[in-house]
Amino acid sequence: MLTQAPKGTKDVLPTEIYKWQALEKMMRTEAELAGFREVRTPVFEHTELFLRSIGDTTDVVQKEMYTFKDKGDRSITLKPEGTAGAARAFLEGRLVSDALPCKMYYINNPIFRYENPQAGRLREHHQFGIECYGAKDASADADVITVAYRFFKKLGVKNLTVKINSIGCPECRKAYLETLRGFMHEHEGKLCETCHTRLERNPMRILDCKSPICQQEVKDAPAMLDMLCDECKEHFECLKSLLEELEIPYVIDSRIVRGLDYYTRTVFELITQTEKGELTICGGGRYDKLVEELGGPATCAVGFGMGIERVLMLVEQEGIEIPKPRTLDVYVTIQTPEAKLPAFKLCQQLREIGLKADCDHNSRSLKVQFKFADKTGAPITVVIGQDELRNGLVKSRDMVSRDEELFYIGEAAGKIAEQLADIDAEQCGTDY
RNA sequence: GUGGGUGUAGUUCAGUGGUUAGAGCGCCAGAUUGUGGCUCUGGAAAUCGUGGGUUCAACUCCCACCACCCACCCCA
Repeated sequence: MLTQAPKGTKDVLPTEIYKWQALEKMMRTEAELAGFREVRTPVFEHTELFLRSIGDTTDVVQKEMYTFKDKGDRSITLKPEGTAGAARAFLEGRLVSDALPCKMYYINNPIFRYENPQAGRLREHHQFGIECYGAKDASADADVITVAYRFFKKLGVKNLTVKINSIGCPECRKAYLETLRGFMHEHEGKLCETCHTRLERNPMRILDCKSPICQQEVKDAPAMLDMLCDECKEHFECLKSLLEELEIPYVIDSRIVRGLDYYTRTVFELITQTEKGELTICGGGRYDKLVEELGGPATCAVGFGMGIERVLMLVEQEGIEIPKPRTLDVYVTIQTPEAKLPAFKLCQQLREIGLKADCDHNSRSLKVQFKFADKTGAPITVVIGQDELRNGLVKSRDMVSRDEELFYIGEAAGKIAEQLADIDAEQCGTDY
């Protein structure tokens, strides 16, 4: 128990962290190239925020939230998604009165859902997401999609598809829901139990029921896309033509409705094919009514969220190589106790000029120190022994070529830096 | 929340009722008294997931719980 992380959580150990850091760097780059700036919001929020924004009939709210009373008797919930907190911060920080659109991204944002863990589905996971407030044109939707698309392209993901759909605005959806309920009532007898409960509350969810019987029944159901009002239709057409112009491959999938209530008009998912079938790696859409719902002025918005663990899973599956940075540039070994201080000082000097350096801290045999140096991957190992000390020198060994050079201890740091630069230049040379 | 599978050294796995539970890799040490990767030799390391039960005897059979994997649900 003491040595076991709670169910559905995972440590990222130092041996793995470079993958996260590399992905985060790419995500930041893409977001910032499109003018998004980072926002950081608390891990927990007032429960009402999520009831209001996500919708109290959704599965997320009904059974997946980490909700508890704090010592001040406030109902608190750990973020089950990233948008609500960002929207709250947008309002509370008065960004709504600044020049719009306001473009923000969040990264390494912990998200909590109480559900049964599985590959690519944890109780705590981390999201990268972007949010664009106050931009109504379909180009904003396309803009958001391109950030995700470019990220995956650069990462080297193949078989990338964008699925898009429009679920209309509250006005045209109202008429659609009536028509859909009428249709479902005709087929009520054959629908599964879950779908019966969905019928009144949220009939659109029946459309993506996984039961084959329901799928059969629903085949000829009226589609939202056929009943969009003129404005929504125009918006969707505009998004499609923009994606075509940008040569982003998309398919229309009227079954994407997404699980959260706040979506309006555009909903989309980025999908990739894996051995085990389709994997959703990014999901998002437009939520023009969210800010209003939270008590702010009518402000349209569009964004996406992507799970970093899931991206990482994809990286493994596709065999995408993420270069592993070396832990140390230089390791300094110590042969006698008198060498300890000069070695330690040399490390400090090396760090001063920007080299990753460390020295022995266990006074073990030189052989063991070399073994350790080898494991750190340091291209240079420095030896300070009796002979060197006597002459005020240090010996610097290229771990690949095994060439050794002697430097005066006073100028060793600079010389070692030059030696390292030569080694790196040589390795680059052989690569091409 | 529902159903299926799994749980033995740090790790990957052998071991299905009978002495002191094994191996590869990893770790530590030596061969190599100032030098890593290869080789050889030795060593440490397991309350056999946890708790209960059946039995003369349980890692092995039964039950419960916990965790992991898979599927459903839902999603990222």
